[in-house]
Amino acid sequence: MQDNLSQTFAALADPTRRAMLAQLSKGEANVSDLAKPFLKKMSLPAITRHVKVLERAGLITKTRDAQWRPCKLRGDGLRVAADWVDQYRVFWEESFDRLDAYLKKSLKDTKDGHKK
Amino acid sequence: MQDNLSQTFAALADPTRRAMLAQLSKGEANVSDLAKPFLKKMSLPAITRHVKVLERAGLITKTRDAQWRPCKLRGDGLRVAADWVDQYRVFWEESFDRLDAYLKKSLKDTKDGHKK
DNA sequence: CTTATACTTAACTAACGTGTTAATTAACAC
DNA sequence: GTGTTAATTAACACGTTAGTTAAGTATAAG
Repeated sequence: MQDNLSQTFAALADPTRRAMLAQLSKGEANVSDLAKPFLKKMSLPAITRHVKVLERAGLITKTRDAQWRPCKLRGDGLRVAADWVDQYRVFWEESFDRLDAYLKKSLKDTKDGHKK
Repeated sequence: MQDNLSQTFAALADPTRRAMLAQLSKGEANVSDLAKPFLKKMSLPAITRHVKVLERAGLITKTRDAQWRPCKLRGDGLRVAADWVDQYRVFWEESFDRLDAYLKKSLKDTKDGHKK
């Protein structure tokens, strides 16, 4: 089996599953609730599988209530992914840093210029 | 073909590819440089594929220099993933919020208690 | 006890991902 | 030209993923 991070990213690499997380971010939902937006596109067993992928990746928890299976977004599930990605934040903020550095430098140059 | 976000997450769902990004975060590298840590585990064509996955996901750029193919981490590539994940930040910071709320409440209760 | 609802499991298929080896292209060096 | 280095492409194998339909389980409701 794969490491947790790979499992998490793999679970996120599917629009259906991301939509399910989006729905769960608005509150608890049963499997059939999660299925509803997709039943024209795919069958219930397909939904069951998607839910299981999210569960195994630690992104949701599924409990029991009579014949229903209420699912909840798991707060810390996305954290490993977020933490990994955050390591690279500097690389997409780099251009701003450069702009920032440029602005500071040119401001300083201007001041120096005026001083002299 | 898949949407960009799915492609990005799928590209990240592999430890080899994540290691390549880690290496590229320390500076530009040719395909053979990227291959080096893995040549005991897999062949060069396998590396070529991984590099292509990263490229197609927009996570790196590959250029030409004679017979070498220098690769660079693409700053904004991870941004789509980071932005998506950040939507959910509140859910893993929730527990802190709750702690925060609890502390505020108990502080207030204590004060009220003393008042009465 | 029967039926309905909610969901899962089983069995199967098609597509995809990831690896292999062998052959190929491209640029350089002699 | 010949040979070497760097990387890719082709053809194939194999496991995994994602979907299907049909059957099964479990709880509730009449």
